[in-house]
Amino acid sequence: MKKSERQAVIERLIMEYPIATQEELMAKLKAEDITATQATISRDIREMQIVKTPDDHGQTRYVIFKETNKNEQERLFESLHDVVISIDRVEFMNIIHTLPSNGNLLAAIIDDLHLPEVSGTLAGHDTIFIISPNATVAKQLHDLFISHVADDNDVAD
Amino acid sequence: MKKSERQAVIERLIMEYPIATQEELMAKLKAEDITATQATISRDIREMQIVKTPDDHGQTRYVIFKETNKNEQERLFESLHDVVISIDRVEFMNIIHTLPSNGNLLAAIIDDLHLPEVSGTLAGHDTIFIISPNATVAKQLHDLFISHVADDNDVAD
DNA sequence: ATCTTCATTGAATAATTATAAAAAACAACC
DNA sequence: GGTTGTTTTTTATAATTATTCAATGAAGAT
Repeated sequence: MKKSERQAVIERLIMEYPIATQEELMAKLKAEDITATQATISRDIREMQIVKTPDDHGQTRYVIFKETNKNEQERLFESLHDVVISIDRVEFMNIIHTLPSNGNLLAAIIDDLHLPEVSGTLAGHDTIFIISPNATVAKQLHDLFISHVADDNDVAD
Repeated sequence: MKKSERQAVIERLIMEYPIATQEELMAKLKAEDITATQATISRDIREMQIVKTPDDHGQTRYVIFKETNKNEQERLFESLHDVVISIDRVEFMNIIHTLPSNGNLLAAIIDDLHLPEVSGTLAGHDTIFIISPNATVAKQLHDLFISHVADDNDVAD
């Protein structure tokens, strides 16, 4: 039995059943003919970034932890870096081109920040309009955003 | 000392320091003149949905857990329920009105699902246009969405 | 004021999880 | 074959966390 196999089964099991303890997980593994001690499972759980969390009704269960522990600004800058193709300013507006299907996602992140430089956004599949209070502020925003776009994206300044 | 006060301090502390055990947290609380036993802290942690997770370098620490453990469809239905004010259909389009600042968020969720009924979305602060391939499909989508909107929201059918 | 109920807490302890140290498994080499 | 180094696992135990039960306190009702 390979470690990776076992971990794949663990992932499936914790998604399928509300498993509350390592002993319980051990039993479920046994039912699939995988033998492992609690100690091994403890290490798997740590490696796989699985955490125990109370679900809706007081019960705790293991779930796979995803990184939602970044702050909003980090998320913005990461997204700018990852999905923005170009940013152009026209007067008091910025027009952002994104990779397909990332327009609304990025706009939601921008909205979330409630920046004073942003009066409103309008987003589609791969384009976002950002309206600023005036052209000066729009330029500031443009400069800020541009500085976080990946160099190898096709950026028009 | 109110429970809510203590929990607010706990939240601040776990964000500020990499706290690995409840004893450690107890000590930090003590330093802020808040006395509580490990039992109490255990209960706080459960209530606040704080989890222990390994961070970048093997160390574990407590962090606040956010629900990323819902599937996309659950997220959609929850959002429809929580933020939608009205949904109207005009020919092959649906127009959704949301609570302020939720337009792009909800649109991002809808985009994520890549529904065949959705050719594209266009979202702003509190409004979303959803374009469907034809009026029939748009009506199906409308019916589906409507059924998940909270009854006490001001729904126009 | 006294009683009742419900929430909160601490002390003690049970339950659970993590880890140290040794053993086993495995691979790559001679 | 044997030897060496590395990874994974177990056993035994330490460390950590959750819970039971009793005590305390707060808010409302009579």
